[in-house]
Amino acid sequence: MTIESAIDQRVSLAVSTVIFALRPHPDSGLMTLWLPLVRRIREPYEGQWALPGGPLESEDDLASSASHTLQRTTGLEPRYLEQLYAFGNPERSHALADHQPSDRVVSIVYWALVRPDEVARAVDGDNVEWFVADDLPPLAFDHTEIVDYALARLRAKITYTPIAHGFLPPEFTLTELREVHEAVLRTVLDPANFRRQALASKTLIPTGNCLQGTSHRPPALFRFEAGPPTSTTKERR
Amino acid sequence: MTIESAIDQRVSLAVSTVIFALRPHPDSGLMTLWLPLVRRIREPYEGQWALPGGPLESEDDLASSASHTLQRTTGLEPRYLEQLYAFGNPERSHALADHQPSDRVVSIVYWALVRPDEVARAVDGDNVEWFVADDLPPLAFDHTEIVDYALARLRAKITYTPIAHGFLPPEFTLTELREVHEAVLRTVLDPANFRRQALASKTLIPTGNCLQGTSHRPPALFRFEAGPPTSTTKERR
DNA sequence: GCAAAAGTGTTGGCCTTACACCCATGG
DNA sequence: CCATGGGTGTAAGGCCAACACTTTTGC
Repeated sequence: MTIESAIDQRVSLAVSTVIFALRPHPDSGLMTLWLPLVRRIREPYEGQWALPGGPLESEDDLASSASHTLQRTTGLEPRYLEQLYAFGNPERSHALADHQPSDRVVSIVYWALVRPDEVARAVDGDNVEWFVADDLPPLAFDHTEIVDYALARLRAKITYTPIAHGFLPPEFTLTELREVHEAVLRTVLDPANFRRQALASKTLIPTGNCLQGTSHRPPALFRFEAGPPTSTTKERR
Repeated sequence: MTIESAIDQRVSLAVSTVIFALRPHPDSGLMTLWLPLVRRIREPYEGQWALPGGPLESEDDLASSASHTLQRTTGLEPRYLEQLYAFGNPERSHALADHQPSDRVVSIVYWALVRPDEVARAVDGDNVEWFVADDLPPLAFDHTEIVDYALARLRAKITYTPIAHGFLPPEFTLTELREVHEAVLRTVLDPANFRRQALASKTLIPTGNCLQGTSHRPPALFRFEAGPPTSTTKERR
């Protein structure tokens, strides 16, 4: 009994995705993380909100499956997509309800970043609604735990990798970049020091253009370094 | 088509584990990372070496399944165990051989640390052999890629989390701790600075005891902080 | 010219690195 | 009393946070 000869009929495999976007908070007006949830139309947890996802189609790559979920839910392509974790606790399907334990689900969860302007243009799927990520209703299954973990990963990772571009258009100012960081981390950052640190990271290239139409000095626009083939992969967690 | 209602008969689920231990390198005698592999006794890749693993048993937690693999392969309990990644590329089963593409396998891979002295005492399973982690034969499936990723994760993580204890007995000297880091990272570290940095991390508690029987000043022994319930979890990747 | 945000300079503190030096023990 | 590694001290350099200051635009 060795390796990959695995066939276990009782375990099914799903792929879910935590999709993040930035929008103003309804109360404070400050930029905040939002995510879309889907209302369940079946037991268990019927009527509750849950992460978008679905069964893994057999020809699909795991990441492609997550992309398709994103497409179905928000009509968008991910600007950034990374595997979060595989959740397989046998109890996770029937935490509250007591129904036959035969339907065990292992979920491979991805997290994704999308741009708010794209979200605004796109059409939400059926039973889809957006929520403030730090103020969610009770979720189905263990999805609260999953979202918390995704939030932690996003907040950790933005401090040491250039993923903020997932929230930004191709060209952006350093102030816009800083505002993304501030929104995600819920902090205020020193503009001067942030600028230096961002430029020192060597991931920004000046486009030469400036943003016009401000009531003050026009800020320079930057792009993210294309670099080696844009690895939306698993490296360097 | 929403959430967890997933049942895809063609996809099967396996759990594999990359098991690390430290032993002297056969040539240089320096401490080096080793890992056990299992020789495949079936097609595809019959006769080749592969990561130990097996199908997910339906009552089992994912991490428990990885533990069982470890038990079967080396007869040991893991000192450290963490999920690495879920590999689900549809091509990964039949990279070389061309056989029916119906048997698709998604592998959830864990990595584990075990102590060399325990390894020495334990009995290896059938068809199990230990190899120098940085000098492996060609492996079955995509297991070479998996091991490379596990190595990268171990080397990254040992620099910012106290996982070195996975290679050490309950009580150890700072020199032993440093030697673990040196072996994993393949570097030489300044003893004085390493000591300060280790003590500054607040994860070490002096036992008051000293190691006797050296031909010089007896070094102090330390334990790792038990701290909040020893989370061998997914936090802080 | 004035407000406002872009962008630069400067300082002080902290952490790391390199390396000198003292300490405790077995032979 | 000497060799060996354990353990401490210290000075130089790099990085980062705080904040003063200059620049460039619209009105």
